[in-house]
Amino acid sequence: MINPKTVYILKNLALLGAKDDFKSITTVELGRIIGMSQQSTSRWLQKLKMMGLIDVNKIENRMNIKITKEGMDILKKESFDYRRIFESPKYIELTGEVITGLGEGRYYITKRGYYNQIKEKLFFEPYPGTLNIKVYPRDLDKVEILKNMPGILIRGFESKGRSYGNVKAYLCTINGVEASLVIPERTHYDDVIEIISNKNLRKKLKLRDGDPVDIIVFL
Amino acid sequence: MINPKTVYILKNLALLGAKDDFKSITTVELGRIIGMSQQSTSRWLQKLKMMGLIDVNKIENRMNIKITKEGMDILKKESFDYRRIFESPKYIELTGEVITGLGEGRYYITKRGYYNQIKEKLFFEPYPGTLNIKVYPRDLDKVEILKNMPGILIRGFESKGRSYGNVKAYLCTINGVEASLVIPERTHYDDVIEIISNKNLRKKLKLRDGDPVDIIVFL
DNA sequence: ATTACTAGAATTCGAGTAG
DNA sequence: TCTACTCGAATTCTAGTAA
Repeated sequence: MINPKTVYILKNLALLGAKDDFKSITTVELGRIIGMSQQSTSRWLQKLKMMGLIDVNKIENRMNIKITKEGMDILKKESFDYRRIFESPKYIELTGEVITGLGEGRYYITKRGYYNQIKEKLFFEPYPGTLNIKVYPRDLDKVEILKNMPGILIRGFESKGRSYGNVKAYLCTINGVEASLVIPERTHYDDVIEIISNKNLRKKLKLRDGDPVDIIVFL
Repeated sequence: MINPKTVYILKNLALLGAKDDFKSITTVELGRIIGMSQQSTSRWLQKLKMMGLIDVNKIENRMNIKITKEGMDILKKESFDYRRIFESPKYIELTGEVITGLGEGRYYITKRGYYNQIKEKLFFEPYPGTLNIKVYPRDLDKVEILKNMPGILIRGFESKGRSYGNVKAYLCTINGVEASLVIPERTHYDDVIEIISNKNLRKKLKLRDGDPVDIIVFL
């Protein structure tokens, strides 16, 4: 673990302009900025220099400081972390294994109300059946995130006195093949997701129960 | 000064997904990730909770952690710092005050070699004269940055056995009015910058020596 | 003015361990 | 298992001060 205070001081030096060029500053000034005593600041500069993270030249009682490539690499990694935190992901990868569902998928997908919308909004004529995937526990968090994403809305409808609920769909690939992931608004399971496609995915991907699959969901 | 370790732990919690939802984790697991003992991790979680940066619920010997708004605010500020470091700025703001120059500007600007290039590259016919601004000390660092930026090159030339040097120009506004900032390649002063425009800026902006001005230089 | 050493204070750590 | 307490060790701080 790289000392967080090391990163903190490097970051402040970068903000002061010690990134591209030598920055002239005293340990008192720098200390005031980073909230430390002159003495501690002095010691930390020595430490950072020793670690090869900054170049320091003392010129007439002032410190000329420039962050080295190694130092900037640390800041870049840090910057990347924050981008990961704040930039919404472009896709979510899920892993799981094939299971046999209750055959409900086949029933629903052939309903006109759903079928026509799938053609219209997902741009394919769905094969009558769904591939059920039990998501591995390590990826269940991602399923939760997914459920909170807008997705493509397949509206519910009423037919013969029965009501069919909304379904959210997402474009995805399963083992590299294009398909769609569908999540009923009122779902029974937390760890089972359903994939639909214009083809019989079990056949096309030669899948049997228990086979691991890799799903990339595009947001 | 906010403790860098506080930020460090918050960041790691965010990366683990404690940003939008409660993340279930043990102090041993988290400790391994952040490189600390179980004991220290436990103590830090208490500390962060006390500071109002995270919500923690202990459920069956596991910690359910979610970063609060206050905690996310810290991470946002941090993220912003890194953007400042790695994203090149779109403009630089300088403040200073009007002074009377040596009248050299008027001499140079009327030289055909410069005049024609200004018309061509800056898109205006320059008023014969420059407005001299003495930049306040607090912004001198920015002037240095500016001098290292490419800018628009006004080439030097030779005329009647005398050589005129290159000049770099930048589009800018001075007190909101469009103008150009010019910096001779071989400049005499470090804290004086010159502004040119198609109008007499002193008249147009009603400026007198000592008046403060705000200059935004576009890069 | 500075920087930076020394020394004691303050903080933070992990090992041991109770619940 | 787990969390979290105590306590001595290790680290890091600042104040004083030399150069």
